[in-house]
Amino acid sequence: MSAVSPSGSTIRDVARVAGVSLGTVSNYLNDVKPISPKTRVRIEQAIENLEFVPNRALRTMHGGRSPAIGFVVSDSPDPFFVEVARGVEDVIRSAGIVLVSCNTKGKQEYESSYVKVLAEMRVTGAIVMPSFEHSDVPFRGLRASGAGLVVLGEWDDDTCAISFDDRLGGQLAIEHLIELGHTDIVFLGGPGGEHQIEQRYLGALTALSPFSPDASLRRVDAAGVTVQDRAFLADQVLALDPRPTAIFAASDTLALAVLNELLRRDIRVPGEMAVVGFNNIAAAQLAVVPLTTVSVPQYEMGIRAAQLLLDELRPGHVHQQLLLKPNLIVRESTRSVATPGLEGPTNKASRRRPQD
Amino acid sequence: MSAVSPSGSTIRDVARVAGVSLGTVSNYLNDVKPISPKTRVRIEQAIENLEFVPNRALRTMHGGRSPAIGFVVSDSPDPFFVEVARGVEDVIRSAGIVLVSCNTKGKQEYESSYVKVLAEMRVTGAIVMPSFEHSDVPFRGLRASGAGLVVLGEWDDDTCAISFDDRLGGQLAIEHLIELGHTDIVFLGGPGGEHQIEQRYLGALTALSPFSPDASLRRVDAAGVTVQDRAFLADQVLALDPRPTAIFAASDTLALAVLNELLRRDIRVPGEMAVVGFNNIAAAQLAVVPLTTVSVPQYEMGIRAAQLLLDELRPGHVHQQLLLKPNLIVRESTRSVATPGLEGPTNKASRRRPQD
DNA sequence: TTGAAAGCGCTAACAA
DNA sequence: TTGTTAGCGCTTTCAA
Repeated sequence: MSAVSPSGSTIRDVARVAGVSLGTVSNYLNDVKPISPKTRVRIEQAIENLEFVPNRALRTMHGGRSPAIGFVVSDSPDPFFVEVARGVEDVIRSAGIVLVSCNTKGKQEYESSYVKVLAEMRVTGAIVMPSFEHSDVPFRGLRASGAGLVVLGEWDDDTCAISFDDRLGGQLAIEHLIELGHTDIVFLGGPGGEHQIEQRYLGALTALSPFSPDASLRRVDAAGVTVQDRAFLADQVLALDPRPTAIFAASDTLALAVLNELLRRDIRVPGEMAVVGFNNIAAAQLAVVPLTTVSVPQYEMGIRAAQLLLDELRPGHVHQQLLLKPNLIVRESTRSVATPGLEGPTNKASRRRPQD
Repeated sequence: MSAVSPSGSTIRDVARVAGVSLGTVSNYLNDVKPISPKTRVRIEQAIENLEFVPNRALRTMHGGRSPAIGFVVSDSPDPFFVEVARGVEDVIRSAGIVLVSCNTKGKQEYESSYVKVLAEMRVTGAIVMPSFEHSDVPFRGLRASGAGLVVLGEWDDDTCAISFDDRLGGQLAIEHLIELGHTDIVFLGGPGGEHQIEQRYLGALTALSPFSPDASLRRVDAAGVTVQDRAFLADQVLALDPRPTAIFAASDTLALAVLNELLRRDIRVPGEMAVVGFNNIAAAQLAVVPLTTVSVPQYEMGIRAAQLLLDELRPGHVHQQLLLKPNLIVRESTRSVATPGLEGPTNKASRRRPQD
């Protein structure tokens, strides 16, 4: 078979076939004025026969916007943005708006070029998670094009922004570990989402400072999450002297990788090593030893971001900055519990202690 | 702060400020005719000063397309589409094209409305994974709008289609289990991606038929992948009489959920129960007992689909149907191996046997 | 309720 | 190399 057919018919064709005027068809399409039933039927038949598809893109000419919003984020080891995107989509779907997802892969040049294309497409707006501590220059074009903008992360006051308190998240994780008596803790960082990781690290340090120098936080950074990476990571952690009794990982993916590696080496979790993750991905609670983690309300971030963006288009809109709070979810990887609801009274993998 | 600013300046403004004609600015923007250095500079300054952003959406008027392609898929328990999308994006990025991702959530109405919006946006093309065995009616609009179309899945000959041999995948999995001596096997199906799951099931049956009635394939369907779901699932599997010695799950997420639950119950994998998954997601090899699975070349599917789509736009294009083949990846969840590269000589979780 | 006509921002053909 | 001009498909007055 051959290539796609040429562009098809226009509103003018429809008008001609239906025997009405151009403006009437336009009115019909936009449902903006009453149409007599007879005319309506004739127009609909004409549209049917001609396989006419209105060109929405042209609305942008008369001040309208493309029925799309951009979503510009970077990959990270956790499928963070998937959940956020789901939230965004759930809000905008009812408005007939569609999601343009742009993965910057952490490259600034990708980010700028995506933002540029979005502006030129005249999208309704964009939700951007900047990978860098850069100026707002890349967003100027978006603004100038008339698009709305919501930044995911901290930003200045004349922009809508939704951020998450990564720092507090780090604090909660460490406070939990300290409460359990851990003082030798190792922080697992990298790769991806550098800014967030640093915030989590800073939060961890903050939580530890009242106890220093009695408590210590050492740090190891992962190169990736392959089998080799995690084996190397475990080697590094276990080689630390004195050996830490707890791990705080900057992402669940990382935490689970290490957790599984520890179990493979017959190291008891949490008995010999407690593990805390970050993000509360679905796999966290499904792990062999369910993972204690700091939950990030990803879906809610998506919902809020989309709502803010739609609000930007309304007259009288006032920019808002939201700061969402973390939530510690305690599971077996830090504190063994008897779980009456689950079958299997014994569990060698996690060596349960009596419930406290 | 207040709402977004109005739409900004036009090519006409640029021409006026730069002191050149409208057509010259257009030529500059499209890089279609030589421009004298002096004029170029003046245009660029005008663009800068006015913060002019060309309206790409209007290209669709002169037969052009929106610099976007649609990606219409449904959620499934495995983040299948994330990898496919990555492949697509990697191909189209260099062409300055952007990905519009539409999650149908398995609802036919969402699918049709997304396809409609895409057609009206005059996207360059769309990659669609139909959730249903429906006619091609929903795609008519896309075609009529002049967009390219690549279907992910089996489709008729006058469309580009990329499909994956799910059935063969099911066969490979079962053949592997039979080779290892398993005859009592249970198939784990649902939820999400119903069509693929059935194909995998059929493949499994096919592989088993030479051995029937000596071998049996029973089936259990999961309602979801929560902790409760998987516990219930494990209960069902373990209650089967005679108890199966192997599980073939229709997705890795499902397989890992059950695998972890079995380990929690101190059931040895693969000793007491072998487990095979499907898709080869990243977590499969990172499990406590690395998961044997059927790999689906998701990233490659994305690459191919995007290439086919771009090819559709070229004159003389001929529709193609590709069938990608599965690949069995054997790991410890079916066959214990000593892994010299890994530390930790013993491993209670998987009870290694000597390498065969 | 419908039609006629002007014009949106831009491209493309042609003339200069 | 640049300017002029006629549209592209559609929306939006304004009149009828």
